Amino acid sequence: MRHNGSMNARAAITPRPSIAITRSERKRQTREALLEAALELLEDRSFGSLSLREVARSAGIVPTGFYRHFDGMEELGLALVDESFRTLRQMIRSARAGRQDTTNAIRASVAILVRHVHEHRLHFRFIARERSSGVPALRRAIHNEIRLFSSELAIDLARMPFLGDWSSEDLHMVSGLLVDTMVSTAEAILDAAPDDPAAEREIVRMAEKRLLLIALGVPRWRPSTAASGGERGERRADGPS
Amino acid sequence: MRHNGSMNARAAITPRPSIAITRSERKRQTREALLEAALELLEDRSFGSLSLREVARSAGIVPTGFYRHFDGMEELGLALVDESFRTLRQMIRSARAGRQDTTNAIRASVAILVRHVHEHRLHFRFIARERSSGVPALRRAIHNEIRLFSSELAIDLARMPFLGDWSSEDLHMVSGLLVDTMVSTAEAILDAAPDDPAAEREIVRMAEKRLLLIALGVPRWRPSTAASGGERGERRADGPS
DNA sequence: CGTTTGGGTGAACATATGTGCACCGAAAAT
DNA sequence: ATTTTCGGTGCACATATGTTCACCCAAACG
Repeated sequence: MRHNGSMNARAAITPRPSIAITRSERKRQTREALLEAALELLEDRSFGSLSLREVARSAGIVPTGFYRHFDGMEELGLALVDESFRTLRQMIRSARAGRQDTTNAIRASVAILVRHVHEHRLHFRFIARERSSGVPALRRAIHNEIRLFSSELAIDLARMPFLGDWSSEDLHMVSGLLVDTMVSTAEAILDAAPDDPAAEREIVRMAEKRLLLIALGVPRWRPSTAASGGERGERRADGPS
Repeated sequence: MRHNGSMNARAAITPRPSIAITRSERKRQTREALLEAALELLEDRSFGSLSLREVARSAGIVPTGFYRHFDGMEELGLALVDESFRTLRQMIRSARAGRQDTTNAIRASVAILVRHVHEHRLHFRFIARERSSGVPALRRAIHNEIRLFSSELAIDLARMPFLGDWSSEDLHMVSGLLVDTMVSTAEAILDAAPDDPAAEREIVRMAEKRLLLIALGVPRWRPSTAASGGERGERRADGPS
């Protein structure tokens, strides 16, 4: 048997018949139960190895009931992507708030990342897992969202005075590097023992250092002229020999 | 049905009864057929959603025959990790050969990465996929191997003259950053249309820029004293304000 | 009130899976 | 030449899956 996890089904709707609730509200609840059931089942499996029956069961409804909410697992998956990135966008908004010197901006950003990873562990785990693995539709959706993040970051960066003369390509390069670093930091946190604050502090320290190293490179960057093209081969060997 | 791919089974052993071959050799061939069948089935699925029967079928043997080679899918997966990293280590060896200035070292490293991704596409895809997703045993095995890479890179870096006074922690920080950047570059290449050389050149350009940016930061890094500890909060805001 | 709507049910289907068992036949060992 | 070894086979079983269909019944609506 491939799926041998615990089989306890949890009621979809908390038995609170005290006040009658609207029908659409009840539907929303069950839908939510399905989404959360799926998220929790993904602790040590990939979405691709998740069965419709399993999700329905653990959400407390019968398999056929599933189709009242989604017309298949893939649609459920896309809904999860949506839900996850909604909370992620919320995080970005917080991160955009702070306006400080580089060092503190780095610290603040990493701190926000860490906090949100803890607050939305399941969502982060889901996107970290499905980002590169499994169902193509999900992978694509997630990559699009991440590229969107990176682009928004690039726009933010463009507003910074000391980056005014950078080509948009170079800006996207930095934002991509920063986003990837954040992603791998988030993955590291998710993989760390959830109750080992020392390991996590270590991850945070490293992440901050990485970002600082990148920031240190920025002032030495020779912005390429916006005319991107085949100007390969003559970038000055600027670094250490 | 969840698995609806093409069901054509491919004979495990090319029918070449001309010369009698040793039994163990024949076993090796079937084992190899199983591994490769699995690798190819992973084009758009994760290892966790791969069934023993499917692999056996597509390797050209009967399900129960599978157990003559592995005692379950997990062992197959670990064998794949081994196989994949054997070729990866070979790549590292090539990369270690070049000794040049920073810019050319970057270009050479990226070029080697790209070449090996193409030459061992299936292996790279496998580890990129299973790196963060799916079966815990595989994830752990892969992470260990990657950490090992990172550590070896750190040792190499330590030998460079201009990094002589860096703490080992900082060296690991850089090597980690470099490895992560390479990993995400490899993932980008795998995701790009396999027959779109323009997109790939773009990825390569970006990767080179990322690495150069990092290299530019290196000379400005203030090496932390080996006494790591709670010296938080007084790193000079060195970058752009 | 009566009627319609729609979330949830249960049985049923064809098909898939992991794994145990007895068996075969040729290579390997004696 | 006889026996042993061992990949590979075929069958069987219990169990899982996706999806259909006809229902049920309380909320929503007229």
